[in-house]
Amino acid sequence: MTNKTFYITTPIYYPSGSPHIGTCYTTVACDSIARYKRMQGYDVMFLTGTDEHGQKIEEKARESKVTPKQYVDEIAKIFKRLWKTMNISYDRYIRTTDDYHVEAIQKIFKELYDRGYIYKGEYKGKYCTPCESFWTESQLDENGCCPECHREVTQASEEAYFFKMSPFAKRIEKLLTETDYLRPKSRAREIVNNFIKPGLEDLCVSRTSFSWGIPVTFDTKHVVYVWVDALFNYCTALGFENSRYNDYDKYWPADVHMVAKDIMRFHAVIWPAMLMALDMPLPKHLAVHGWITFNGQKMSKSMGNVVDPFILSERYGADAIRYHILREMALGADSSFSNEIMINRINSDLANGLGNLVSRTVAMADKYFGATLPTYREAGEFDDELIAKATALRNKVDEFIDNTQINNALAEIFRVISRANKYIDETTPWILGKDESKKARLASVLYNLLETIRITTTLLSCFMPAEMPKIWEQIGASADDVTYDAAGRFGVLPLDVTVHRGDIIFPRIDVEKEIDELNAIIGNQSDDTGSTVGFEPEKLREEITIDDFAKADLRVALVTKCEKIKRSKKLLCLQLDDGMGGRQVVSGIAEWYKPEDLVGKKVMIVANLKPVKLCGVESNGMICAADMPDGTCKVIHPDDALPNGSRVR
RNA sequence: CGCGGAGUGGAGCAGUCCGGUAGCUCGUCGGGCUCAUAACCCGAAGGUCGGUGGUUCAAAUCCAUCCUCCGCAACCA
Repeated sequence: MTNKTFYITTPIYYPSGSPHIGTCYTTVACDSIARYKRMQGYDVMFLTGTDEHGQKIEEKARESKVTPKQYVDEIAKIFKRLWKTMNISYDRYIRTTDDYHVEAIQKIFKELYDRGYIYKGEYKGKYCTPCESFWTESQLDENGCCPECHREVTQASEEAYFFKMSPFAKRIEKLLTETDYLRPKSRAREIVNNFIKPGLEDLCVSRTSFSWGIPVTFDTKHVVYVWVDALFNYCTALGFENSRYNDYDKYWPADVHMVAKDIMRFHAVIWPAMLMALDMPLPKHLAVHGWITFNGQKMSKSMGNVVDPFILSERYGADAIRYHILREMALGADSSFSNEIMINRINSDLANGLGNLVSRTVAMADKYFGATLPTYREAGEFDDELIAKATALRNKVDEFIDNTQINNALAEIFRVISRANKYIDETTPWILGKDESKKARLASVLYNLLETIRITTTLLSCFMPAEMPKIWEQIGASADDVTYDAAGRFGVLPLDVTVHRGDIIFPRIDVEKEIDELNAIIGNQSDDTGSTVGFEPEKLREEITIDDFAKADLRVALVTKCEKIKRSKKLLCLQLDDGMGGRQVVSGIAEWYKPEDLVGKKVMIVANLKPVKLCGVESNGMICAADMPDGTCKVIHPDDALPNGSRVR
């Protein structure tokens, strides 16, 4: 007898930095579904991992003066430590540097080539010589310069292999618009408008400009670029084209790929295309979720608002964090995170709702019956509704899980918990307790409560695996009482069940005090990277001669007029008196400067820069400015006494 | 006119596809209860559903137009 299988994946994370609370969401959501499916009896394969190749890793490693392999080893450890902290029950962890993956990718690449879907061509783009990097037009910064070093780029091309996308355009459009592959489906329009309708461009799948990657076997100066390398992890981890594992036939196609919206495209378009090229079955669902935003803004390191999951779980426990992000995030939409929302949610649902229900129920059983319920019973008027709700719960949750709507599943469970709290008020067990003749009724009431707790916590154990067993201990539930099967039935606990008073499960948090402390922690963190005290300047670039420097002609100029360029968020158009008849310069500083801030001020410009058009406006030169540690930017102002046009040396 | 999302009582959201008493959670105020974690239960206040115009017997919902915010624009969940 083989069980039904269920294969669910997170993306493989790109370890160019430490994971944060957003990274957690995808993984926690997958974990919860995986646990739920296991509980239902499915043979589950839950895969996560890290995407460890690429230029960025190569650079990061060089910066830290370690080999790329040493670098990714360290990062992979951090991820694994986080997943342990968060109680992630992954079955397999793939690293794209694993031998079996490398071997398989080489075969896959060759196969795609042999089938004629990969061909050799020219990759045309902008090249930054100092950085030795190619950039696409859209990657360039606001001045049309290298996004890394902000120097000029040149038109260049390199030999590269390309994957043909166009043969699959029609099928992909159908997949997105006519099947339930994409969840939520409302995002299909976005993809079709942006990528399919304009025509799918062939995809560059190899590079020669860096070496930290999987070599192309038949052309070894190329390494496989991210698409083939990373996306196929979902198959190689099962043993596809390698002998390390032998689960491909068993688990493929995947039931759910869960991803955040920023990598939706690759999973909605490129991934199906590559599978189609190999005549492989397509995954059943792609579940796309939004970002966790912090006080309404996207989290980013430069904003200093990155929430550290390690700190949070240390303070509140992994279960509380898991619950909060799972409850808050609706499929497809962003969800806002703030310390206050999180603490309030923990208090109202977990402490006041669930924790308190357990506490008061167990306390009453203990107080009125000396912990062990008698076996006699008496039904009453409020019982039926509670029992009906508790019994029906499991099927409702099943449905939400099958539709990847974890937040709704949790809401449904807590509706029943809330109902149980109300039931206590309706049945007033403390009054029954004073009357010897009402003992049978009291026993029924408490039993019904224990049963409701048993059912809800059984279902919740997939989302909050750490704390639920403690509740089972308190309500006297054995392992057999908290199975999936038992969660669909009422009256599973023995009639003479014995409870055990224990620690409070989710203690109430003092909101104000806690927020102050959290802010202090976050404040300290951003001080580390944000203040000038802890600020670490960029590394020096390679040495140049005085002649190299002399090539750049820096001049002092006065801002005479300044206005925003409409249609652009970042650009200001400045008229300058440069002592040589004046000139117009466009600068990408509108986010930090209002036009009137600059008029009448002296600035330093690179005066012999080749003119470019930005947003259709000609720019003759560049305003000198420096970046702040927080990501903003300040213009360099020379001494006002300097005449316009004087040369900086 | 680059693409997309959002604008609903103090906060966060549902409802919009398939028009017909505006709903949920939190917060606030009042009451109840005392088994429990200052908790739990009940009740109330609070919204011209971003603006304007249109279709209709009827619009948060459909159409048009405008405003504001956010994200993306080939690789940071």
